[in-house]
Amino acid sequence: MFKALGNPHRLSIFQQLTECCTPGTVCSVDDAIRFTVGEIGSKLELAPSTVSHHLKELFRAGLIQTRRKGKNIECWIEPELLEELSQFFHIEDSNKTQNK
Amino acid sequence: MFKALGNPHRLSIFQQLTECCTPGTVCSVDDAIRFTVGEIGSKLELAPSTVSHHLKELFRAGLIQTRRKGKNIECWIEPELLEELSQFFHIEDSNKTQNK
DNA sequence: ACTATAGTTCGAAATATGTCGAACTATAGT
DNA sequence: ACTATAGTTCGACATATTTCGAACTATAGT
Repeated sequence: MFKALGNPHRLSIFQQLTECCTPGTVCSVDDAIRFTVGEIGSKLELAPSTVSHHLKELFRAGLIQTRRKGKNIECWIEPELLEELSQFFHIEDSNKTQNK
Repeated sequence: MFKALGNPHRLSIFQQLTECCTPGTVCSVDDAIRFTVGEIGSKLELAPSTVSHHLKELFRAGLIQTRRKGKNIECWIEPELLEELSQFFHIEDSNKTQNK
């Protein structure tokens, strides 16, 4: 999970995805805003194979979702996940208040 | 930052530290609960030199604080940091609501 | 001053990661 | 069916990370 975000390129991809999505909506549902492997690649100046690899890592970590739409692969983040991640640090915080 | 948490051992150290501190209080202020290099090392079965290295990484990432107390090194997490980390994902979330 | 304990620094070695290009698969349009 | 475009998979290679032990520094107690 954090291992996946540990890589600067992957963190960048993740952040870009958080910025392009309205909550409750999938990033690439309307064709206006969507992220493809190629787009990410040109932004970060990475070979498509490398982007593909990073995307797979992010997916395996449960951080992003992907879907094929024609020739493109769309990717997005579930809003629930952001909530979860946010809570990850909050839980520790409230644990402390309650238990000690 | 996330790179530091990306390593399983460092994440474990970090989580242990979040659990031993009352908010607003430094982990090792009272002698009852404190974390030393040796303690962390025996829990994770790592050589002291390795723990020392990980602690340095966590410190450089701004995730923990350290202080010498006699022969021991105490380490703790600032509650503000947990708040910040939690916000990191929340900010993205509210950005989306507001901007798009 | 000496000793014991706690931690750090410094190589060195094994392992993991990030990256690419080449060859491949999938899809869309002709 | 052919072609072009988008992405994936598979080595291979360079680089980074993790880990340790040995030698060192710091502190506390005698």
